[in-house]
Amino acid sequence: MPELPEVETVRRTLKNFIIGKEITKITVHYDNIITGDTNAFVTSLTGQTIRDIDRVGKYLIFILDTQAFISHLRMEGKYNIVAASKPLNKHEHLSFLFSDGSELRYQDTRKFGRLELVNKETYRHDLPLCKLGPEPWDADPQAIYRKIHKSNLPIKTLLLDQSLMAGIGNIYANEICFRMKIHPATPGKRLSKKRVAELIDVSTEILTQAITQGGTTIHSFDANGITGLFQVQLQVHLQKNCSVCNGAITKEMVRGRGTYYCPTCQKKQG
DNA sequence: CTAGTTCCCTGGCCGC
DNA sequence: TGCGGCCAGGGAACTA
Repeated sequence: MPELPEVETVRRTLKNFIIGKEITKITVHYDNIITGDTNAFVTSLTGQTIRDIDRVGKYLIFILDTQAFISHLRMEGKYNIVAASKPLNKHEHLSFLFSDGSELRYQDTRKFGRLELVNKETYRHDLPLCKLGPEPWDADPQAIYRKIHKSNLPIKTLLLDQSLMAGIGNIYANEICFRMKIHPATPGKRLSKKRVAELIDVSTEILTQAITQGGTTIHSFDANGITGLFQVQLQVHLQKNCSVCNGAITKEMVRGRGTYYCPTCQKKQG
């Protein structure tokens, strides 16, 4: 699933292909992919030119002449850029036809992703983006500590809370806990101020590094379109053996989410 | 206010 | 081989 680094890679890749293109027609093949009124979405954006693509947390924001819309890829959302003549595949739910004959298509096997028209001037302060916390590099250790130092929720669950910090999903939450040498089920209140500061540093480092690695694919597509997925060196997620002690990695559910950790290296304490 | 639950979807997997 | 059942998973909406 795309998390902040993958979404950032999609943003950069997409910018190379669609900035300056004028939308001449929008076709919605699956109505529920649009939050809000589909007709308003189509009529507001038709005739507009794409000027920029922004990102906040895992959201992409497409900026046009006088309009803007947000796109959340959720689990399997991706973008394809194809010739308009190419037959629609069964998971392409939305098509933006450009005046040059190319087409941007939103594809999503599980139909979990959503697009929504937003106010171009105020979207950062409106729902749903206003609910997002800072990205790790903007996070204030004091503020984060204040929010979690009484919480019984597992640290991994807190990492997934987008209102605390934005951009971290299941994969990177596992990786961050591993790098912190902390058991994912450790209650938030067990972390000292120092450990919270470290948590922010590690989160920043892991996401930044992943973006850098994604940078190598920026000018290309993979076979499945622009997904932002690339070879990230994962240390625990989906791994069989610990890269540090070589012991077996444990997989268990933490608050309903598949969680990988090394029982030897990751202890249940701050 | 915080925490817990349900729902959205479909491909892939399991068991028979 | 085919089919039914189950399940992951981000975030919104809802309930306790």
